[in-house]
Amino acid sequence: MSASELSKVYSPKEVEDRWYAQWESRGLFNANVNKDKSPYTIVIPPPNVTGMLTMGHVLNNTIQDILIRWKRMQGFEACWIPGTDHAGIATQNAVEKSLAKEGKNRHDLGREKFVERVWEWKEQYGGTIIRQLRKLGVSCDWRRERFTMDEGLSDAVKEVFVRLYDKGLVYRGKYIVNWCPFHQTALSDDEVDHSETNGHLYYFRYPIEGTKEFAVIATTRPETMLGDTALCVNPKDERYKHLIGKTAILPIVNRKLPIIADDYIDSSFGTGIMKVTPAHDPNDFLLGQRHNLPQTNVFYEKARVNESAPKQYEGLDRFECRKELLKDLETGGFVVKVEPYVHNVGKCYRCHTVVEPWLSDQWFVKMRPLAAKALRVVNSGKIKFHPERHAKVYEHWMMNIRDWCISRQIWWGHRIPVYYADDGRSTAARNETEARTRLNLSAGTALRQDDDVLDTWFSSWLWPFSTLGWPRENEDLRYFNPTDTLVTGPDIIFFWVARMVMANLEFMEGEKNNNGRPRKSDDELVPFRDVYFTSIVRDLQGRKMSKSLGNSPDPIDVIGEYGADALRFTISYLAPLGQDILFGKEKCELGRNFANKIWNAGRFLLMNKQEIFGSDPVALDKLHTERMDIADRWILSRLNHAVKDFDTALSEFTINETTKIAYDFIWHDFCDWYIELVKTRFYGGEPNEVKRVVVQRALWVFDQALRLLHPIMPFITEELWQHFADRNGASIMKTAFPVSDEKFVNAVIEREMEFLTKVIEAVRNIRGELNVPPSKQIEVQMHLHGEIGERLAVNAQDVRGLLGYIDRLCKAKTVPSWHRDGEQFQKPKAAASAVVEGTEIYVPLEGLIDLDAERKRLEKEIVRLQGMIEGIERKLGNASFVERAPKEVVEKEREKQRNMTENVQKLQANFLGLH
RNA sequence: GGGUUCUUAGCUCAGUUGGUUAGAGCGCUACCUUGACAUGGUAGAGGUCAUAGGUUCGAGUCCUAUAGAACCCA
Repeated sequence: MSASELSKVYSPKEVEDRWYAQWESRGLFNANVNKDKSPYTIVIPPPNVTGMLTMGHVLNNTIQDILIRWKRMQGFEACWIPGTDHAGIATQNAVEKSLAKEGKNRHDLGREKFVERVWEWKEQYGGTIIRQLRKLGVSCDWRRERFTMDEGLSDAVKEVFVRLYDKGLVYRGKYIVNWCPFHQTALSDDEVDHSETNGHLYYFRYPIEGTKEFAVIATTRPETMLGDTALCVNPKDERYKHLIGKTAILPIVNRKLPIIADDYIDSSFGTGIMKVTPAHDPNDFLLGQRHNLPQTNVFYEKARVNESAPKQYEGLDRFECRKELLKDLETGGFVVKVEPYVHNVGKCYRCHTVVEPWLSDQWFVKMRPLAAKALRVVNSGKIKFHPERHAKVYEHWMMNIRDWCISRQIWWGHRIPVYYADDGRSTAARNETEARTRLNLSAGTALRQDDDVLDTWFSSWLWPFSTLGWPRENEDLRYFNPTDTLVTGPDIIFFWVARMVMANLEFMEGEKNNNGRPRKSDDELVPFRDVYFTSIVRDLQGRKMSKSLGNSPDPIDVIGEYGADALRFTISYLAPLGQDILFGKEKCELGRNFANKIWNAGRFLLMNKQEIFGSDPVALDKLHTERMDIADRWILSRLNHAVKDFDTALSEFTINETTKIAYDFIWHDFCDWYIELVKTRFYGGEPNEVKRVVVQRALWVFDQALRLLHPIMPFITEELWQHFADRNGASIMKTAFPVSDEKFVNAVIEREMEFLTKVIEAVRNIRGELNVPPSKQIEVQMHLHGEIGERLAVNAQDVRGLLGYIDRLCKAKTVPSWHRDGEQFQKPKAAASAVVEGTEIYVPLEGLIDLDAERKRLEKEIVRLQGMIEGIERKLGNASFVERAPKEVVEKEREKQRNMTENVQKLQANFLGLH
C-alpha cells in the first residue's frame, strides 16, 4: 500500500458501502451458540415495517451498535437480533390509502383479499428501513431477522394467548375504550394524540324533581347528555349538600337522574355539578362502576346516534346531533350560557378523527397477577434502568396497573385465537383442531373465529424470546435469553418495556436454562439486565421531530452528505444520558471534520512508514518500551487513561462521555501533541534504525486508537487499519479491544509533559502577542527551577529531549541553565519573559520588542495571578477553614500561594526591568 | 392538578461522590497555506454558573422557595 493512495481529504461514500458489503458477506456479524464464550445479546426495538429511518432510529441503533461492536471486540459472543414490527393500524391505514386512490375500500375487497394485499404491500415497501439501517453500519446478525407476523412469532402469540386464557387471565368484557369512528376500532392510549383545541363550555340547567330549582352543569360535549345517568357533586361542597339524594330530570329526554356525591368531583371546575355519562367518558365510567349507574350507550360504531336516544336524533352524526340538541335546548330554555374554551381533545394518530370514548366488547388481559414479579425485579436491581429515575415511573405504573385492552377491530394483525361453535360455546385454541377437541366437537364441525385482531404490542412484548424460536425448545433460546441490554425510548416504557418484563418472567419460567435445567430465579427470567433509555431527538428550535412538521432531516441524505461515521460520531457526541438532543444536520461537520483529522493522521504515519522503511505494525514487546523518551512514555500513559475511561464510561452508558474520551485522545493528545513531537525525530538527523522504532511505536498507538474508536466509527477505522498492513482478510471488527495496562500509566511523565507544554505555550504566547513573524527564529533562555527543573537538569538526556521539542514547536533555539534557589543570574536586556512553575523564560528581542505590548502582557498575567492569590489568602485567612478543612486541602492552598507569589514576584521584577 | 427533568460563554452543551485557575464544539478577533490535515494550525477575547435564601471551613455541585422551559400521568 502506498500513502499516495490516501487522498488528502477523506471521502466516506465509497469506503462505507464497500466495507459493509464485505463484513456482511464474510458473516462477521453472525453470532452462534458458543460455550467457550459468554453471550452478549441485544434485541432491536423493531421499527414499523412500513417506516422510514428517522433521527430517533439513528440514535437508538448507533448506541446499540457501539455496545455490540465493543463487546464483540472484548471477546463476547455478541448477538444483535434485528427485525420489524407489523404495526397493525399504521400499516392497514397505509394500504387503505393506496386502495382509496383506486376508489376502493377494504370492504370492497373483503378480509382475505385485503390481508393478501397488505402482505404484497409489505413485501414491496417493507424492506426500506432495514436497507437504511445497513447504511448506518449496524452489525446485526441479519440471518436472525424476524417480523412480528412471521410464522414462528405468530405461534408464540397464539401460545401465549391460550396459556393466559387457560389461566383465566384473558377475558372479554364491556369496557370504555378510545374509539376511532373512522377506523372503527379501539385505540390504545398511545395511539391517541392529545392536542389543545378551541371549543366551547356549555352550561345547561337540569330541573330538580319536585322543586323549582335547577342544577346547572357544564360540559364540552353536549351530545353525550343523551347518555347521562346521574349528576354528581363533591360531598364537601356546601353549595350543593341539599341536592344529594334528590333527582334531576334530563332535559328533552326526560330521564330521571339521581344526584350522587363523590370525592372525585372538582368543585372548582364549571359549576361544581357534573353530569355523569358512564358510557361515553372514561372517568364517568369508573364513577359509574362505583355507584352502580346504568351505562347508556347512545352511539353506533360510526359515532351516529343510536336508537336509545329520542327519535328526532337517531342516525345523526355526533356533531350534527350537538347542533340539533343545542337548538332544542335553547328553545326549551335550558341553556344558561356558552363560553369559549380551550381543552385537550384526543384524536386518532392516523386519521385525526376525534376519538370517542365508547363502550364496547373487547378482550382484556388481567395485568395485576403479572405485575408483582415485574415490580420486584426492577426494585431488586435485577434489571437496571439508565437513567435510574425511570424506575420510579415504571414502579408507579406497575402499582396502578390496569387491565390491557388487547383487541383491535382491524384486519391486519394476529387474529384472536378464539373459536365459537354454533351452539354458542367458545374457547381459545392454537388451531381449529384443538378448538374442536376442547369443545368436544367432531372433526369438520363448523367453527367461527373471532373477528378481532390483537394489539401489535401483544406480539412485541414477546420479542426477547419469540425472536429466539420460542415456543420451540432450542439452544439459541437457552444461550441468548436473558438478553443483556435494551436500548429504547422512555415513551414506550409502559407499552413495551414493562410488558416485556412481565412476559419474560411469566413465559420463561420452567424453560431450560443454559445448563439444561428449568429456569427458576429472577436472574434467569428477566428479559434483559440493563435498559438504556435514549434521549428524544429534537430540531434546533427544540421541537420534537415529526413527519407533519417536516423538521427531521432524512438520515440517508445526511449520510450522503457527511458519511455514516460522521453521523454516528455526531449523534453519540450529542447523546447525554437522560437529556434531549437538539439536532441539525450541520452539526455533522463535527464528525466529518474528526473523520478527516483521523484520516490525515493515518496519512502522515503511512507516509513516514514508507519514508523510513518502517515495517508492518509490530507487537508491543518489540517496541523497546524500556528505551522510550518522554513523548512515547507520555502518549502510552494517555492512551491507557483513555482506554480505562472509555471502558468506565461505556459501562455506565454515558455515550457522549465515551465519545468525547476517544475524540480528545485522538485529536488533542495524539494529533496536537504526539504527532508534532514525533516530527522532531522523523525530520531530525537520527539514523533510520532509531526512526523505525519511533514509527513503530506511533503505529502501535494509532492502531490502539483505531480499535478504541471502531465501535463508534466503524468504517474509517477499518479502512485505515487495512492500509497499514496486508491483513489477509482479517477485519478490525474482530481484533481485541484495547485493555488498559497500569504499568504504562506514569504520573511523573505526565507532570513533565505538562511542564513542557506549558513552556511551549508560554513561548508561543510571547510570539503571538508581540507579533513576532512566524518565520523568525528566536532564542529562548530557560532558567530551570524547582523540583521539576532540577530533575530535568540533572538528567541531561531528558533536558536535551525537551529542548529539541521546544525548538521545533516554537521555532526557537533554546539555551538552558540551572540555578539553585536565590542564585542570581544575568537577565537579558529587552527580552520578553514568562514564568512557568518557577522556571523563568526569556526571549531576547532586541530591536523587535514593543515595550508597551510586553508591559501590557506582563501586567495582564500579574493581575490574573494576584486575583487568584487574593482568593487563596482569603481562604487561608479564615481560621475555621484552616482548622476544619482536610489537611491536604489546606496544604495544597498553601503551596499554591507560595508558587504563585514567587511567580508574581519574578514577573514584577521583569516588568520593572523593561526599558 | 400530580410527577419527573432542565436553566453554565453569542449559540449548542459537558462538568462524576461538595475542595486545582468552571471546560468543549460552533461562532468571533489576529496571524499562518510550514513536508498529515484550511473539514487545518497557533494565539486571543468571551461566564456574578436563572433569581433569592439556607446548610457548610468551602456550593456550578446539597436543601428550600421563586421565575421560566420541557416531558409524562390525570
